[in-house]
Amino acid sequence: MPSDAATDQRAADLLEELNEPQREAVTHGDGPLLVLAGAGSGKTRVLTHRIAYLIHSGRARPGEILAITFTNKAAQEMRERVERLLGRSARTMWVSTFHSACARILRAEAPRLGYTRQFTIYDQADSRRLVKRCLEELGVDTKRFTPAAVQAQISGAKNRLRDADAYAQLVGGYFEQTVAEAYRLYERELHRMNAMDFDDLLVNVVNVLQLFPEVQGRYSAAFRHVLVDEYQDTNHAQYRLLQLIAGEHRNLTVVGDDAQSIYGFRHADIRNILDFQDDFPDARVVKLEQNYRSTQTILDAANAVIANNRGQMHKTLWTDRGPGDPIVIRELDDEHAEARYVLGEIRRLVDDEGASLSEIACFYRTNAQSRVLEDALVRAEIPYQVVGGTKFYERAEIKDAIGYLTLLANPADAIAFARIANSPKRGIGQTSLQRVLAHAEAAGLTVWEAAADPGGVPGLGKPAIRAFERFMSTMAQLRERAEAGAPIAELLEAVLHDTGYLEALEAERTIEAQGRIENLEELVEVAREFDAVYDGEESRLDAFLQQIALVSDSDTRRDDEGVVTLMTLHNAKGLEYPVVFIIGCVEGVLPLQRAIDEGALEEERRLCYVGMTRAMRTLTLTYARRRNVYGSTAYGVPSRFLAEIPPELVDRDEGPAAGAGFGTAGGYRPRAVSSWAAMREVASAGAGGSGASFAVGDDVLHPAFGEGVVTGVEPGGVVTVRFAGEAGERKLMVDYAPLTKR
DNA sequence: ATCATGGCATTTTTT
DNA sequence: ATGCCATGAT
Repeated sequence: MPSDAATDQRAADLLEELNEPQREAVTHGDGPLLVLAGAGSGKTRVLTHRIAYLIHSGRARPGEILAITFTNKAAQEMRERVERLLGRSARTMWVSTFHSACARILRAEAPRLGYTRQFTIYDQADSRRLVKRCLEELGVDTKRFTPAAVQAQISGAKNRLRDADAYAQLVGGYFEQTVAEAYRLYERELHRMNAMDFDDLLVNVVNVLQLFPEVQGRYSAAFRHVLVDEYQDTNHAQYRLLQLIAGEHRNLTVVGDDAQSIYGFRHADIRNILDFQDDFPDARVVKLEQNYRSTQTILDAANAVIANNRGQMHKTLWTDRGPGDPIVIRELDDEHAEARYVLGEIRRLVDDEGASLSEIACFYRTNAQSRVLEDALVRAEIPYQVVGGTKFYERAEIKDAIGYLTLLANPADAIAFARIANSPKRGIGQTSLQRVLAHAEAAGLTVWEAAADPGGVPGLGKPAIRAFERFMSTMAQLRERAEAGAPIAELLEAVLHDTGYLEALEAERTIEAQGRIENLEELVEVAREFDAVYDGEESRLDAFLQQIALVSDSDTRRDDEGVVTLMTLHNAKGLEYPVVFIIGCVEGVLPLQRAIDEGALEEERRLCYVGMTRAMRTLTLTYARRRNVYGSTAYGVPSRFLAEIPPELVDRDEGPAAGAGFGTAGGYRPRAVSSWAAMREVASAGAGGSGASFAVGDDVLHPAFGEGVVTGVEPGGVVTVRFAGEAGERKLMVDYAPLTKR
């Protein structure tokens, strides 16, 4: 990047919008950097600006940047924000999740490890099915040793970079011995099927980098600057991966918050962030403690709660926004009263205070808790969305459809084969299927080869042979189309039609089946979109499957549709809402009993902290004295976390809403009205306080999009602008968009 | 091979 | 209470 005047100006603008510690982090030159970013302290802004700074200052070209996040959504958002700062040159940057970066590397390097480039990626369910099959093959009682538990052990071992041999060396009891055997078999099976589970993506990249120094040299030279978001959630394999890529040039920036580490149960290793300074004694450490999201009261409460954890990196969040409203804590009779209370408050906020439903979120510890709430909302006809729960790509019909495509791409994939062989029913039962699978293994054939020649499978009956012949002849035709490079949407439609899958669903004539058909149509749409943008030279099908394996539908979640949002506390991380309710603040639920038993109380506290710090304006915590647990009644003790909030910050007033239920005007508080109005002002000014403030109706000017008018203002500094020209309607971040008022 | 009934467990889950 | 899985009947 040459330093013409315009570029210098942009570089200066870049820093203009930052506070002192943010600027320090952004302008840090080469060498290790640890950014301890408290909740709502603008860490994404720091990351995006730092990337822009590295490029503006000539320290890196866009292609030399590797920026890693944990979710596709975060990656996408970061890419958009960086593109807004840098323009199209940002396109060559790697901004992706650990897993997709690894998948991309392995698409190039997997042959070195004995896989083909068409390797299948198994999700957790696929992997569990394979674990189960391995256990059965070993004659293990899957009631005593559940596939889930064994899978968790194997996954834990992989995340610590222990292969089956290393694991076997460490085993103690009988269970672990069994796991060791299962692990070994599981690995062999995966490899035989040319498949990797999620953990393998990381492990195999580590392997390839360790085994082939020239490969390591290539990637570590290619990524001159590596930046990692949510560093507190990395596991050991990811840690090692970063060492291998960034260990030499040491241009590693990690951003995280130990107080928000909530994925320990998935082997995230909080030590990675706590020990960063031991790994890099010369690391620059920057703390971001100024919060741009919440009121001081909310921050004080959250700070007080998290202060009860030991061994953390001390941070104290503060804001210059003023105290705001007290934290509301309400005790209700049972979970139904709890739901009615939340409902009443939602109505009050919307009817009396002009809040929009999209500004309201309700969090809970476990998915099951959403049910009562949903019932209440449905009855009240308040639109809502539940984030998480059953996912699109986990639905049976979607997995089936993808299973077909997978088998077309990877004829060795026995898991895919087993999934679809008799779906729809075509007379291939458990027994026949097992015979084919066993024969394939014994004869060293792929399942495809074994099934294509059913006459050669010992013990197969006449009707079964006929069934396989018919099935495989259909599949062979489909495969020809796939290999000819047919568009995925077309291929998928052919699959659904030719295999009789759609026909079988249509024959059911149930509402449920209709829903499935609609889901499949949606998948075809996804494929169509993929076809439209795919321009790679590699196999379309391989690329499509790889992409689909690593996305979840929460990535496509829309969050501003005029609906209330319901989700678990885990799903809430990284989000913010003006109004937050956390229900079920009861001992045993939050903190969860099982977590307490496992010694994970501090993680529960962090979870609570994450939930509290999502709230911008109003935070309400509720619990029920009585609740139903699997049919019987349990009596609740208020969560210990409630007691950790300083009483002077709390409104425990038993308002009329506590027992009265539906939308009584009795809960009306004039104080809240004014503070609400004040909040909207702040929100429209943008999270960074850049000074620019926009209101609906303002005429604005954008250097690229031209003239426009503001049609919407959202919290978080997002404005919607309708432009006069080609640009149409766009959402822009006030902080980043070069938008001026006319 | 497929359908129906009973038994058992029942966290969170970015990938 | 509910949903998933295994076992037995057709």
